[in-house]
Amino acid sequence: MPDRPSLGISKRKQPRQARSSDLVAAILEAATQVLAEVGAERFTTARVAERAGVSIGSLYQYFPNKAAILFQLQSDEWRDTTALLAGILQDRATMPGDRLRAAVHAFVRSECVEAAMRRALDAAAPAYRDAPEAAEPQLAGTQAFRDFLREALPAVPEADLQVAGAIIAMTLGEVGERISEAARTQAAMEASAGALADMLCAYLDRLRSLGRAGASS
Amino acid sequence: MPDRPSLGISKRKQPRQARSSDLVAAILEAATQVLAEVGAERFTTARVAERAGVSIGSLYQYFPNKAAILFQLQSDEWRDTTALLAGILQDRATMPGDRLRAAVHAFVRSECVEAAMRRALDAAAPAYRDAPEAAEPQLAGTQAFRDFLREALPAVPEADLQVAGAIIAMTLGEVGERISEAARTQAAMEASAGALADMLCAYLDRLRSLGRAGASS
Amino acid sequence: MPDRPSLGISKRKQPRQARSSDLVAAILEAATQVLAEVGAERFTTARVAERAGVSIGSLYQYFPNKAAILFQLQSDEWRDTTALLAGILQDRATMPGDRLRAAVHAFVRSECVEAAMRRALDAAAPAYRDAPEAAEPQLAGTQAFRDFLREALPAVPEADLQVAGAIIAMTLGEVGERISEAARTQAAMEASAGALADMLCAYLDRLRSLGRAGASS
Amino acid sequence: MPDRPSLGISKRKQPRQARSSDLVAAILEAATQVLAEVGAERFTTARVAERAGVSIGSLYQYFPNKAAILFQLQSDEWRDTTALLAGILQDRATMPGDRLRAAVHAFVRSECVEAAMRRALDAAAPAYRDAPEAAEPQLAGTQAFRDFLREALPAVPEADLQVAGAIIAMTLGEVGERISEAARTQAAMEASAGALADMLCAYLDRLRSLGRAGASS
DNA sequence: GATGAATGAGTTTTCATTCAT
DNA sequence: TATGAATGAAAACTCATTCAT
Repeated sequence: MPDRPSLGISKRKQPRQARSSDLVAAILEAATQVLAEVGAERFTTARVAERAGVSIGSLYQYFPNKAAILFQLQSDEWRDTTALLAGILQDRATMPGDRLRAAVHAFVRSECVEAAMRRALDAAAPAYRDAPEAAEPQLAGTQAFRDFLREALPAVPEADLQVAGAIIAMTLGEVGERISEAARTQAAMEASAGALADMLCAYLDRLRSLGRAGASS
Repeated sequence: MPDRPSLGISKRKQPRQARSSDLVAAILEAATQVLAEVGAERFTTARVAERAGVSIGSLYQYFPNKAAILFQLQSDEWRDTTALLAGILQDRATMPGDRLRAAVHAFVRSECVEAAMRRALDAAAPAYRDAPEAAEPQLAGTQAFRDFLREALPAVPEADLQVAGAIIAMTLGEVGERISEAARTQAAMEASAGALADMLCAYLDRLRSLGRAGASS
Repeated sequence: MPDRPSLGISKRKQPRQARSSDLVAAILEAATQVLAEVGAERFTTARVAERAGVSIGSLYQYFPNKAAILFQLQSDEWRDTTALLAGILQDRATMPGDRLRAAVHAFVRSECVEAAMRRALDAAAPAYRDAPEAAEPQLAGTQAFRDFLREALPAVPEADLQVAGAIIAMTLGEVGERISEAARTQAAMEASAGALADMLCAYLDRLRSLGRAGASS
Repeated sequence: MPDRPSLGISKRKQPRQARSSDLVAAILEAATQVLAEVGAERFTTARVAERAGVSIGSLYQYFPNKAAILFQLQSDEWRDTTALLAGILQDRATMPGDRLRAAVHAFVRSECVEAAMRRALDAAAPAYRDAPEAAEPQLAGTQAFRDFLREALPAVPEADLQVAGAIIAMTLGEVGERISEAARTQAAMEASAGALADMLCAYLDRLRSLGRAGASS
């Protein structure tokens, strides 16, 4: 069974020494390139090791299996994206609707930059999706939206915010990605992103007026 | 797959006789089961043939390669889903918002039924995604939404409807799928679906009021 | 063992009716085309049948296996070539050396015309080479040369003629084929053919003078 | 083969360590045996690996595909044969005609030793013939003959030597091989080889007298 | 720790041939 | 006699992972 990652996905060892960190970084960098160049289908540990200038044995010293590499890549992506969005959504100097709109555009643009890699990572998802660790990052993404909603819609009950935050996060994530994949021109992309922002803002306003009305159906 | 689906994906032979149709149906049925049971990663033509009680040779007499089987499965799914949604969205006896809401719930529920298979199909997407035939079905899905919007929002300019229709279709498709995958309880699923419907309806109303106002920015 | 022709190669049935002859002819014609178009490696009975507009079952009614088709093709080729050469070599109005020279050029040119097919047939040779019938045609080819030598070199003992005839036939056949394959320009081909003819003529003259001298060692 | 030797033929990895060289040697040795025993048609990488007592994976670590193994075998053959002939042809202590005669006999005898393998290699030729690397060895073979002619026939213009050298090389190669395949007895073989030598020597003399005459048409 | 050779099960796909209709 | 669906053994090649050095 060459394919089934029999065990977990978490890093095999915490690299403490500078040397090791470099190695891990080199491997991840190489993995990114390999993914972008040959696609998920032909993404192999051997190719990654070679590209990283590292022996295959060393690679397996820092990552327990192929899935772990992909998972790490995906995690890092999520971490960056989450930080990006959280930064925008926390900016109280701006009106909530505008923040949301800005977040949409920022996200779509950032997806666009690495569209090829994203697509490849998605294609590779089955390899790491089933690991328990994979559940976490997305929640982190959701958290930023919950915080945002809690501040923007103080009158709405927490339970509703949970659900709404999740929906908004999902929508931005999934649709934003699809837009960045599908758009052929810069203008088309901006138009789609604008429409997506419109939708999310309309939802935000609706939630606000519902919350204000006091009902929480 | 030694990886390169050499050529096209379209059916190798049009089954005319009852016998052949049965075979094709058996293969597709088996493919569905295999996908659900072992996942996309371990979905192999051999397993499908065995499960279908058919020789591997026969399988290849009707499908030129593995991708073609998956593509057929996906196409059938899309056809059914599109019909389901179009049926709901075209029901002029019901108010547009309610239709949209009904569509959301119907879609999420239908996804739920075959969640495992959907997930597997998505995972298998890279295998057929690049085939030209794969582009069509999704456009067809979008079409139903455009028609719906055109009727529900007669005052909105066509260009805007195009974009909005695409966004709504994407959102329903992607987020609906995610909801059906993620929900752990029936109630959680209904709650998420309700929120998704809220969002789409809010967007619909917003489009309507904007359209009425005459501005289309 | 799909590949090993378990039996012989000879035609399964002698087609008496016009219908059958047409079929056989159609199959051979189709085989020629398939060989030329897809090469020996991808030359399959299915392709031949399809190209001939004949069912695979019918094909197997007239040819016991794939090798038989190839063998037939090769035999026909040899028959034609032999006739061509024999015609030239028997022309007593022309001097022997000139006849030999003419034969060389005629052969090389004829090989050139169907170089692709010849090459494919050679590549396919292993499939039929082991059949006993395959031995015959080449001997027939040799016969023409023996007759020619016997007339041109009446003083040379029969035993020597046998050997010399075989060598000349082989040389013309093998080297002529190689020339037609290798030559990139018409001029290069003619030059090589000329040199080949020179060699054969030199040998003819040598045989003649040796024969005349009476010694045959 | 699923039939398309995807890419090149050159060695995948230069074996540096003794261990690797042994492996490569074992594989080539096994390949020779397999070829001789089961023939080109049933020559498979799996059989070679098994015979070599090596895993199929290891085989593919040193040879990129089946054709590469066959090509290597052929190359080695050519290298040896070329060296053999060059050694004989360069021996200035012997008269040119005698050298040529000796070369013929040496070649035919050496072919005879490995007739089965030669035959199999020829049958396998289509698998590697199209690779660019395959072109070289034969030229090398020709070179020895050109050098020989240049020394033996100093009066003949270079252009003519080129053509004549190629023809002689081809004739020796092709006809010599055919003789070694066809001959049933040692005596028959020697007789044929003698005749072949006669022919080549007659050609050599003819070239010499033509060259001396000063005309080069 | 680092290396990279070795493993071998697993995958897709082809194709000669048969035989029920 | 003709058909063409069905068969399934075989083949080439890949790749995650291990482990002796």
